[in-house]
Amino acid sequence: MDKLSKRERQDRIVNRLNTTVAVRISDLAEEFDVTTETIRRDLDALAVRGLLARTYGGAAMRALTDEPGIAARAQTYVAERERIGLKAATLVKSGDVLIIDAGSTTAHLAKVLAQLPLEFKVITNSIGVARVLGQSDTASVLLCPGDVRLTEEGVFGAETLDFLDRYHANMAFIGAGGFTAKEISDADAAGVAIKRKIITRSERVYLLADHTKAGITQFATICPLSAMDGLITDAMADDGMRQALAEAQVELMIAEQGKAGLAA
Amino acid sequence: MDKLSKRERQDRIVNRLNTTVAVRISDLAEEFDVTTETIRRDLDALAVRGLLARTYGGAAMRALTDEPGIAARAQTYVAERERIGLKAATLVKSGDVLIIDAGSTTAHLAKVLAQLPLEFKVITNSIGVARVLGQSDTASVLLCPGDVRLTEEGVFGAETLDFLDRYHANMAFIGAGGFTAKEISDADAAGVAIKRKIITRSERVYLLADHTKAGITQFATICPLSAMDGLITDAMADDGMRQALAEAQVELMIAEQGKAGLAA
DNA sequence: ACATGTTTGTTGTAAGTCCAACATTGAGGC
DNA sequence: GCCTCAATGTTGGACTTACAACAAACATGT
Repeated sequence: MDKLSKRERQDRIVNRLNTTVAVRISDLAEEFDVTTETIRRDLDALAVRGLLARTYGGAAMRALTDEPGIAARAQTYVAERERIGLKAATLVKSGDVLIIDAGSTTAHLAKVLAQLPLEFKVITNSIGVARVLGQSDTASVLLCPGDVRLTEEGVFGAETLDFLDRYHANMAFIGAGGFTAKEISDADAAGVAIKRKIITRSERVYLLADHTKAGITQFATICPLSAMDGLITDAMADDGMRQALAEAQVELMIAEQGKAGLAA
Repeated sequence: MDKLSKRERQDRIVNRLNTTVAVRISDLAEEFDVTTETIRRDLDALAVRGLLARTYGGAAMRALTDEPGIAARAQTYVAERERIGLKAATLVKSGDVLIIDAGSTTAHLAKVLAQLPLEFKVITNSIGVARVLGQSDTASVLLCPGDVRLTEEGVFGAETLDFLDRYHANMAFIGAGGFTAKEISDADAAGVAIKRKIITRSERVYLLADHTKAGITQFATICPLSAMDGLITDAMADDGMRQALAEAQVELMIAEQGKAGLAA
């Protein structure tokens, strides 16, 4: 058995981390019949390229959220999104039927909900939300069909829209690329179609959006702001927006720092 | 700042691994202001419960596929499954429409397919397969709706069956818990229902099963062996089985070691 | 107060890892 | 052949972790 090339060896290491959570330098060295130093150099090189995460003595697979598209966004304003997720979770009670949109903010909500002992049903087009809430023993999750788009970690398209038409929820949580006193919008047409459908299929709809989304208008309009029943955000300085929300009868919920909605 | 209870500490560690790929014992010890030994004991306890994976010097988040019961099996015969996946992938060509079942063996097939520059459509009820193939630029993936069951990394139930009824494929790949000269079977009733449906919706059906599945009968019957067009496995010693396959006109494909179907 | 069991800390030894500096090997290019 | 560069191996010392056995602290029920 000839020794593998550097390229081949590194490919196999990355490949292995698709199935294994973590690898150890000493094991790899033995398996490939090279020195631990060589493996160490491989791991360091791969880590720089972001293909894996170094650990003491080995390496671990990269994070699930490390998908190309989402990576950058997911890393920014994480704390804000977590607070928003916590706040939103306080609205949910046992017996509810929820629709949860695909998006990085809604993913945080799912994480919180998965740890609560509430019995509720969730309909979602987000693969991430489905995975996270699937871990809950008390919640049941119904995943929509559709064309898989990994950049958004969800399914989209005609099948998804058709499917949603056949269900009804009493509460929905959606995300958006931007919102103004007038309307909510997003940059992704396929995603907007889903959001619009979700709104029609739910009694109440809540918008989850951090403060950076305020005042932003993107090219695809989702709906007028008044179509929302509530806005959950992390900060709201603009008095004009406050008034617009009040006039549109949209409840404003601010997830303030240190004031988590649920006891830790 | 009071010291946290064992319970709280362990909760936080698990929680952290939802956002971080790996943690280090020394860091945790410092952060929680306890000894490394305490953290080590925490990690070992959590690892036994399957909530994380130990690494040298710390822990990593558990794999998506690492469900309690499956963990042991999933680690063994990985090489065999990879070979089977490679072999199966040689059957696929551009323009094909595939249905791929949920299962650990089919997941390997998906991994191989994702790296080929073929243009094909895939319909699947496996969240894992959808994620993996979603990374391909050339393949398009249609995910089935259904109730999410994370133990199998897929969706199941009436919605899934209904959905499959509306599609037609020219090739399908399914897994099974066991197969004999007579029939194919599995331990999971919901999964069997899906497999049966897949068989009716595809022109050709291939069974992917490693050699440990041979001669095993589980409680839920999927179909007679003759319903398959091909069996892809890694070893086949039994002459009786060979003959049965020939009589049933099931093509036997053996993925032998070192004879990968595709160049590495 | 007492006994009991759990949790955590302490300690010492063995083993593993990290890092840097330097030696060796191997594949092209001239 | 010779040179050069990249890849790998080697080595030694500093640091880190693993493991096991035992001690101390803490909670809990009687």
